[in-house]
Amino acid sequence: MTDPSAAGPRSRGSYAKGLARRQEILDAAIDVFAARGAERTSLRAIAEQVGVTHAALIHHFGSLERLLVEVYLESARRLEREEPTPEGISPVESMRRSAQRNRRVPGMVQLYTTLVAAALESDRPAATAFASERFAGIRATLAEQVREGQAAGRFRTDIGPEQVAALVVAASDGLQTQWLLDPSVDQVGALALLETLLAPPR
Amino acid sequence: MTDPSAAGPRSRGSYAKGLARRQEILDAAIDVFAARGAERTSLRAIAEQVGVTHAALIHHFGSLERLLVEVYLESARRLEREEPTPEGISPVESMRRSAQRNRRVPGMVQLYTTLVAAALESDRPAATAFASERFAGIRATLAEQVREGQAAGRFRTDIGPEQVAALVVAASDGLQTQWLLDPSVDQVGALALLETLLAPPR
DNA sequence: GTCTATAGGGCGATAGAC
DNA sequence: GTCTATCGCCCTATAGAC
Repeated sequence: MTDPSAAGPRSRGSYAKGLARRQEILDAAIDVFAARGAERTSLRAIAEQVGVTHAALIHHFGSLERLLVEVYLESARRLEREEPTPEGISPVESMRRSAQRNRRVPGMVQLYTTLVAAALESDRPAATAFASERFAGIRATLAEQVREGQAAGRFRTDIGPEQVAALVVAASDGLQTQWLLDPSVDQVGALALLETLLAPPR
Repeated sequence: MTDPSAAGPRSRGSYAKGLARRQEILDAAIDVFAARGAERTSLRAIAEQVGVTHAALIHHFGSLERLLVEVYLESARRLEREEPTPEGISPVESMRRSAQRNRRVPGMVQLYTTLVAAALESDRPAATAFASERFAGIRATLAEQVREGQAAGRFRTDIGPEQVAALVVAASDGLQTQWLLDPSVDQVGALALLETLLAPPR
């Protein structure tokens, strides 16, 4: 995070003008992804659409890897702003909603899958940090929701919140992938099934 | 599948000698992956370790993408041969076993994840075919196991076998990824949890 | 049939001019 | 801050030796 182009706007050694330009480029890059999906996402292809050279992108973001992470994060922030996740819904339901939201932005799910795959390589620090933090964060949020749900009697109490959280995230991501490869896979149904299984026995 | 280097040995217009050579190269390539993981997997890097030119790999496999698919498939066949999956185990248990088996070959899980991510891109026909067929095949197998289990009273009967199959595959793949990024994730525990949830209420 | 040598086009990243 | 120029690497394709 000592590198000027590392992470958030805060960490850059510049002033408002540079940040504005950076945001401008990010906005344009997001439009590119939204319009054409996650393919052909080379620095040069993005730069051409944005109207700069690929070297300018490197200047602002440091590497393609970091640019892709920023694109995903900003895109996710926008979706959350436009269509906030309601309070007090179940973990499965909240994952279902965010999955459905992401699916409306064409390249987003591919980009996400690409980043997670890259995160498993040892020489992709930005992708690794992104995926690790995202998974840890979501699991923490979901686990808390599970605890609340258990206290309120909406979930069986004989199961561990952390395990449920990991399971729900895994199921959501994995079903998304299967559905993309074969739309006949009943993603919503399988998630609904999981929801049922987590309910207290009656 | 009309291309000489397309898929299995059968589809090549050659005789024993060519097939043997192809297999020899494949074996060497697998060793390379097993030894150094899935990174640095360019045609040239593999060719160097195997002791041929990268053009020879193209000759035998057609493209890097197809070579990677073949490496994964052959590697999986070997593991299955060395340590066959027992009969009559539950879907969750069979996924847990194969995951644990794959984990002993260092680059294998990364390679798998890479292939699945590539499969979502529209210009990766080999990866797409691989992933589609693998998911469909596993779902079919698991769904059948679920039906048998339901008949034998080992599973709740109020759930759809196909949905359960998709859910178990998703959970297994997704938990593997989370565990790789953070070994404190209780992969086995979460799968055991799923197993419990699928059992008939008592 | 198998392979080497090589060329073509694209990539990410860097150095340095402006 | 952005550019041009360039480096070294990549995949793919082809020509032709053996």
